Amino acid sequence: MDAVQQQDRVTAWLARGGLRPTRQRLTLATLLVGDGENRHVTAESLYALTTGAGDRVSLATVYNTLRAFCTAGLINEVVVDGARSYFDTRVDDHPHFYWEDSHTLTDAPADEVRITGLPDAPAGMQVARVDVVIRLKRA
Amino acid sequence: MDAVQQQDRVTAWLARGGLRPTRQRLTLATLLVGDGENRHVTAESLYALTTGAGDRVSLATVYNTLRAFCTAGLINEVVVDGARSYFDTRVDDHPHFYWEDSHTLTDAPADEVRITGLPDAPAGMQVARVDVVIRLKRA
DNA sequence: GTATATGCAAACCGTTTGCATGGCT
DNA sequence: AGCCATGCAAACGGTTTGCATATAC
Repeated sequence: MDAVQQQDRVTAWLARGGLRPTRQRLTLATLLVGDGENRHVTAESLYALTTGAGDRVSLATVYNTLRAFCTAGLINEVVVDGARSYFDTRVDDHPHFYWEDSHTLTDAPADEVRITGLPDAPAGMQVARVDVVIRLKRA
Repeated sequence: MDAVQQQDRVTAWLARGGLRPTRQRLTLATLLVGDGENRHVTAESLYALTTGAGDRVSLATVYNTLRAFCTAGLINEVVVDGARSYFDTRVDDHPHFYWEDSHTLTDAPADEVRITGLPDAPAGMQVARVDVVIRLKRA
């Protein structure tokens, strides 16, 4: 992975959301999308990554920045656990596995999943998103 | 609605969960399943119903009792909003409408909804539930 | 009589916010 | 220069818990 190329990607990603490339945002964005892989994080898990990487970002800023990324449409919030918020770097509508024993969120292999016969949105409403969460427990 | 019949239904419902029919539980259970309709509540909304009905139940007991009903398999928790917990008197797997502007949860007309091609559960795991939440916003 | 349920208030925990400082353009 | 981001600590809101009392069996 070319570091310059990575930085370009991350900066472009921030710019797409109209967000200034500050040190903290670059740190967080690099951890999120630096390698182009999809990632699922909580505020705490992302915070742990920053301290592990040696780049200091306050927890409050992690929270605020995740919210800013979300508002900018750069990431998506996924509600699977009342206790904490999960964020997904993939912004399109796709199904998730939620591993209840480890509180982990991953993409489900979506190729074959199809939801048919969705009811029409009630009058005056539109479908904002269809969340599909496959909850997994130990067999 | 015959009051005696209703009380029998509610008592039987509690017994099915192995729960003693205390005054508070009868009050809450009657509000939940007294008329046989499906219902979607939060702790706060159910608490509001009790005070409206004149039967005093403390908020903590509403929380604890909802959790007890849930553990007993009498109701289901549905996670749609990080801020509060919703409970559904229908315990089978079925899709929901979540009305984002009013923070309301309802059953979606499920007759035609079909999810096909669900991936197999990963090794050592089994599918506990498949949550389908159709998020609605004002058109 | 014994185990369990209830109520209150305090603890809890993830998240947000007010405010002063610092950085980007 | 001006606006916006950051960090800290304090506030917040929904939920849970410790403990004393009351109730079901």
